[in-house]
Amino acid sequence: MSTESPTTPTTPTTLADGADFAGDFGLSLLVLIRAYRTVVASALDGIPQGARGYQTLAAAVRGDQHNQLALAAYLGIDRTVMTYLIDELVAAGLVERRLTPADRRQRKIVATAQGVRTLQDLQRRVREAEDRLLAALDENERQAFRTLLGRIACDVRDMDLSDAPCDDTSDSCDLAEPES
Amino acid sequence: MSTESPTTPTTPTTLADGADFAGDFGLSLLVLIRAYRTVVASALDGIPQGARGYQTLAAAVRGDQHNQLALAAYLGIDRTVMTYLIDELVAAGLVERRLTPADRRQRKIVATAQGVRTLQDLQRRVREAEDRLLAALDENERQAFRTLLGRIACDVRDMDLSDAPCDDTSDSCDLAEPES
DNA sequence: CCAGATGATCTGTCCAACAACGGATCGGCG
DNA sequence: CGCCGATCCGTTGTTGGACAGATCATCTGG
Repeated sequence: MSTESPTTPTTPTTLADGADFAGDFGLSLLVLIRAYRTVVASALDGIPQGARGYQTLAAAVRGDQHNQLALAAYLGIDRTVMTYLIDELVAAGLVERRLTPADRRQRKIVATAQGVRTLQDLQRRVREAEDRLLAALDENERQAFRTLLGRIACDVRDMDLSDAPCDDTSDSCDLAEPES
Repeated sequence: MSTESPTTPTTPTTLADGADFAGDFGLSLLVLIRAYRTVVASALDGIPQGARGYQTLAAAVRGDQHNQLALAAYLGIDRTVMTYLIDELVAAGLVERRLTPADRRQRKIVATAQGVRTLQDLQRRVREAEDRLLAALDENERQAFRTLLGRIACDVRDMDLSDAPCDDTSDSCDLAEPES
């Protein structure tokens, strides 16, 4: 309430949600990611699992994840879900399971030629959708936001599991966290 | 693609998942909000629906939403879910349903005295959790990120529905898109 | 060769979100 | 006054996604 800036004639009576609304970090984050899903959904039409399949395809093209388990951990989804996701991507002809000669238990996920082409087209469309989403910012601000977000995400990724325990000063780096 | 800019020395060797990872806006966003949920979950222990209940309580304290329908639209959740959410908040003694004399169909959600006190305590804890989450940024950057995010969310909120159809110049709404 | 560990898959269960229906109320009309 | 469409709230039923456990194939160490 208050802070009703007279410079913003936002139809005072009609818009009930006139609350500053930007004050809640979590809510803003939720609104943003919700709009992001909606916007990219139109760009990712035909891809099996939407953003999931897109990110999986992108990781497959980069080829930096060794097997399905690492891929699932990287994207933060369950390993049982990854099976069906890969199935659909294979059915769409975008990726293929390749047996690794070193360890025949593992399946390395690699992109097909069509998958690489599709990804390039998708990346362009996703980028356009993102820019539409960030239309409220000018070019410099947009770049700054992307950079800050990337830094936060990269940093958060290291401590994602060690959140509750060490409340303040405890140096307990006991978290072995033997990923993969 | 590629464009491996040598100017970004993002700790080349140490990070096993050395994929720049910050390049994917959607994935960074997902990682951030996932970590946000985890971090605030510890701060919001005991609140019925976690962040949902917190935001609802905050809106009730502000009192800017007239009824449950407006509240649900503001928070972006289904109105059928709002019923249970309010039920639990009432059971916890944080809010109460008040019949509006003007329109007896509507229930105005107002916070109790205990709800106001609880919210103040929660806001402090949530703020601390957020700062832990943004630990990778210094004070200025943190404030800048909050401001940018708030502007984006505020802007996105206006156009949330008018996204898919006519992109910009082409009037060809050829996209039939028979989902499933 | 045997025993334990690891990766991928399959099965069963649980929970949250959505749709549809019914009850209650308001406003307008004859 | 009585009727009727519209709006708000609540309940019920269904569905899709996520998670835990079991199973099979394979690697590693003795």
